[in-house]
Amino acid sequence: MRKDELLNAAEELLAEQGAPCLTLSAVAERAGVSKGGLLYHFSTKEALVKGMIERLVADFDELVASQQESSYSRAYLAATFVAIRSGRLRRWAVVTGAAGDPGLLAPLREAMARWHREGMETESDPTAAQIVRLACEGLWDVTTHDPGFYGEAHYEELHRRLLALLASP
Amino acid sequence: MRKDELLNAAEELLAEQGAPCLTLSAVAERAGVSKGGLLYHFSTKEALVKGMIERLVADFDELVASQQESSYSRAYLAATFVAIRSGRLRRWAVVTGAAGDPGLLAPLREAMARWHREGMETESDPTAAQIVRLACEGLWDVTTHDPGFYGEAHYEELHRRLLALLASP
DNA sequence: AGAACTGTACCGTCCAGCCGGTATAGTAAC
DNA sequence: GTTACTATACCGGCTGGACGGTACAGTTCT
Repeated sequence: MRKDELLNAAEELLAEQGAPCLTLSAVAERAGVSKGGLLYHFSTKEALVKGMIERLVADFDELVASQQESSYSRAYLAATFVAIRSGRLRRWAVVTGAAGDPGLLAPLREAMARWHREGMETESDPTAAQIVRLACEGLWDVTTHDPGFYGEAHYEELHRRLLALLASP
Repeated sequence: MRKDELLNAAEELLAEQGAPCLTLSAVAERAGVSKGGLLYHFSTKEALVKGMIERLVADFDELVASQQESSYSRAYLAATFVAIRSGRLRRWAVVTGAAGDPGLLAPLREAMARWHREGMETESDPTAAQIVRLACEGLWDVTTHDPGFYGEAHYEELHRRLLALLASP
């Protein structure tokens, strides 16, 4: 859909140039659309950012759901590594775009709470599961600030050890 | 010093209202200073943000160094919990202020790399140490988005388990 | 015929940075 | 001891430019 292309353009702009450069004209130009065309789909800038946030959450939820793992923690872990290794580090970028507007950030906050609570009651070692999910979050942070910090071998080793944390008593 | 008060005002503004509200006049007003007075100390907005970033990094380094622990990982862990429980969650706020300017973010990136590498060669289980530090980062993330997510008991349990991760072979 | 645009022109607002001016304090000459 | 000078700290108004949003007439696709 055309809306997705517009959201992609906005995301790319955020990731490459940062929040101050996320202007309606810049997004339109990047998507190969006139400003009027952009405003046809997203009638305000707020709507555009809201669209980005919602898609971000929905996409990650979908990615977690598509992992064939025996627990939510395992699926979340696997999804994190898939997303991070894909190189599409939209998370941070998108969030900076919404910074300052608590209303826009709310859906993300809710998603965050969900990601760190879901399936916790069936976990045999909830604290270990929490640590694993926190480490996932930390991985986002580090990778976004410095995409080359971890090598492929590092990722594999980390994934292995985090999985082991979930398995052991 | 007066510069510190100005940086405090800027940080508070970022934390409470978000990056778009970080204007020179707003910072000046909050600090009880005219715009001209603010610009006397920080001649551009960029200098102001740079000042915030540098102080952020320096403060945390100092906090880590002041912890009396037997390894950098332990000190980093302890410092993280102290900082987070203090409620002064400047980290995220400050970073959003610098979003968009890679030059301003560079010092933070370097600090991040340092925080995740320092003392790693003397660690008996480097991967465990890495996981602990990643979990610290994740804790920042979660706590900033939702300050009330973890209770005091949670923090203690998490700290205990993360310490245990560093101890066991 | 209608949906999905394009292109242009325009308005009000906001903000960074600049600049001329002011107050205070130190200091040094005479 | 008062005059002259200098540096520091700060005031507040101004401006030029950019941005979000509106309006609307025309065009292409289906």
